[in-house]
Amino acid sequence: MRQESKKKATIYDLSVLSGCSASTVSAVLNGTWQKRRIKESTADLIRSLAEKHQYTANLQARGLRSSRSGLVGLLLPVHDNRYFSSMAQTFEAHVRARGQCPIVVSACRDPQEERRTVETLISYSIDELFVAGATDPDGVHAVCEAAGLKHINLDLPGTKTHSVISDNYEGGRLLTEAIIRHCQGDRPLEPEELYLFGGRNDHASRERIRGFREVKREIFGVDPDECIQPTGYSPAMTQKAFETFYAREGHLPRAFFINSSINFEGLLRFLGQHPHETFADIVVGCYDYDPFGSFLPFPVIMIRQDVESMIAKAFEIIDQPRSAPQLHLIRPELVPPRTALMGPLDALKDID
Amino acid sequence: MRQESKKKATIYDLSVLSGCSASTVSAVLNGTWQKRRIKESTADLIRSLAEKHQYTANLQARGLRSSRSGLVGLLLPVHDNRYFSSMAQTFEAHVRARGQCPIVVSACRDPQEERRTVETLISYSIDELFVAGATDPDGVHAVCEAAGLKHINLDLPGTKTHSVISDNYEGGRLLTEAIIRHCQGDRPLEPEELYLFGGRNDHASRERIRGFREVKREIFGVDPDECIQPTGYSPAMTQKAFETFYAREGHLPRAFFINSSINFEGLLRFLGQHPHETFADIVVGCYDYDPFGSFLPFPVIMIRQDVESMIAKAFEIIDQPRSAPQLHLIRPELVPPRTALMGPLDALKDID
DNA sequence: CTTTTTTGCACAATCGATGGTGCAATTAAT
DNA sequence: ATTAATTGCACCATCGATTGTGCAAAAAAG
Repeated sequence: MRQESKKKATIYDLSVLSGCSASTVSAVLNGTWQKRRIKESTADLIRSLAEKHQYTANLQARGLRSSRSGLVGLLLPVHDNRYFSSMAQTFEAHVRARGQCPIVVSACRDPQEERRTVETLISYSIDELFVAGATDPDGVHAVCEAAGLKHINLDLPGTKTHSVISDNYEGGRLLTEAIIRHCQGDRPLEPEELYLFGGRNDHASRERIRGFREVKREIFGVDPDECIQPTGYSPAMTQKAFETFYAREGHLPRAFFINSSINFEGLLRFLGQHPHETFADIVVGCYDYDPFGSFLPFPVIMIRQDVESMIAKAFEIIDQPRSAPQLHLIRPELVPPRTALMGPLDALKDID
Repeated sequence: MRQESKKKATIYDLSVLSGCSASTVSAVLNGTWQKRRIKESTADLIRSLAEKHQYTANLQARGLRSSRSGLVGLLLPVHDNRYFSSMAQTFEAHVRARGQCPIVVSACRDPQEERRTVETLISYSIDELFVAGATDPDGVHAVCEAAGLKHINLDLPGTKTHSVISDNYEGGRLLTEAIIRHCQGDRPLEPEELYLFGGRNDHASRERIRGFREVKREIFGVDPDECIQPTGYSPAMTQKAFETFYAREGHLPRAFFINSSINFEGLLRFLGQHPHETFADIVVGCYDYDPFGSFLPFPVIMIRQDVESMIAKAFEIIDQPRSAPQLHLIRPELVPPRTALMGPLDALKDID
């Protein structure tokens, strides 16, 4: 029973065992040994010792010395949501493919928490940071900038560095048109029968709302203000908005555009409180895709943001030399009701 | 315009600025200064300089010296699933409350990737590791053990260290009974009309299947083998199982137990390919809770695993001195159809 | 058999923070 | 006015890896 365990082997241990210096061991194990003209046989010896003693480098020490860590961060607003969790999933695959270590953290949509978290990540010398859906991207930027950390915005844009986001305006238009089209079969839709719920005063919401209103105006000629209910990004507030509407009108709007799957959960809470008939013939458009949401008992048209392309684009940009901040729009996809799309999980092999 | 930026301030910088030694600066900034009998006024001076120059400690250096990092890891099989993403969300809140930094990584249910990932985390001297749903918990254990890293299993148990998991047997029973009960109103259910889909040969699946079979045997007296279809944890395989059944029988089973929300997505894919009538009167039980899943157009009874309690229990255990491995079962909750429960996101304040 | 070149590696400084030890200056005790 | 006790802090080794530099020994050139 070999018994050096409990303490990890270091290059110094291997240096003693091999009779070489620590720098030689280091060079062999990190691949720079050819440059240092180390004999193949020495390298072999050291490698076999490393294997035998289960050596793995202390990455904190390496990071301290080289001020790079091999860590790549993704800052999310929340985990518990299919949009962001699929972003995390896709992100991890990309980072792994580059031989780095992904680390995913959420900051609860709290600007202060965002900055604090990023500072912590910086203290670990992460190499790059992807900032997704930040409430205050420019605040995060300032922190990154001060530390010379490469970073990029996702989902919500900032003004100080590149941003890769959904084409929310176009998506908003697509979704609104699809909702209206879907209602054609029945009695023609009136402008005040089409509402929008959810979202806050951020770029994504503003653009989606702009798309929504423009399409309404183009089709109906009018676009009543009271049809816009930006209830933030919480299920509870959204539910309240539905309850209020229902209490006043005795029914739900005939059709509505829901700003995100999180707001959609607010609708579910409402539905859970009311009999089935209350929503027998609503039509819903949701700006986000959730496979289960797509199969609800009323027509649900969804927008799937193209996470794969967004992440791919972001990596492409972050690898390039720094340039003037730009907004990169990725076209989202309209998903008709009752559609189960493949997702990042399908890339995983399932062994038994 | 102050211009020392681009390089982060270190204790040495502050040491020069303050005229004190680096060790004094260090002591002041990490709170051990009283023990070192440093004058209040010196401490104040240093703190103000630190503030002014935006000093933040280099955590790699600190970690290297003290071989602790303040990082707590959560290893997930996948991100993109409400069960695991809510686990991540809850985990983060707990870790933050302890003043540490949560880091969440997924390993794609690949035993080798699991070990590799854990080794990487260990190289960063993480302080504790939560291993959720690992395919090979004991393999992970070996790696942790060798490095003297405290760890605990979640969701799927290992034999070498404590495990906090759902009471899958009890949950399986609960869900099976509920499915059968739900069918009572109509023509009585026959034993061969109740199937189970999904899951692989792991502890959770085995226990759920055991509960399922025992209840069937208790109620029907029989429990046909062909009603058990453990199709792994992929949507694609599960879909295929449904297709096969449907091709053979011309309809879906009248009622079925689906082993996880991931498998449930396989059912969605099937449904997307077939007309509505195909599943007009099925009854589904799913071992996992997804708010959208709960509102599908057929009755969906779900099991919500009590993630909050699991995480809380796990933290409680990991803080205690090491003891003989034990299995801690957390009772899951039965969720009737059309129920929108609150989740970890509700703890977040939504500012606008 | 020298001189030059190449090969193969060791040495030591460094990254930033920590904590044990020791010592001068101040204060208290006698 | 001494001696003893306390205060306040500096010094230095250390964590584990990286990297520029330098120097012997071996090989090649002359």
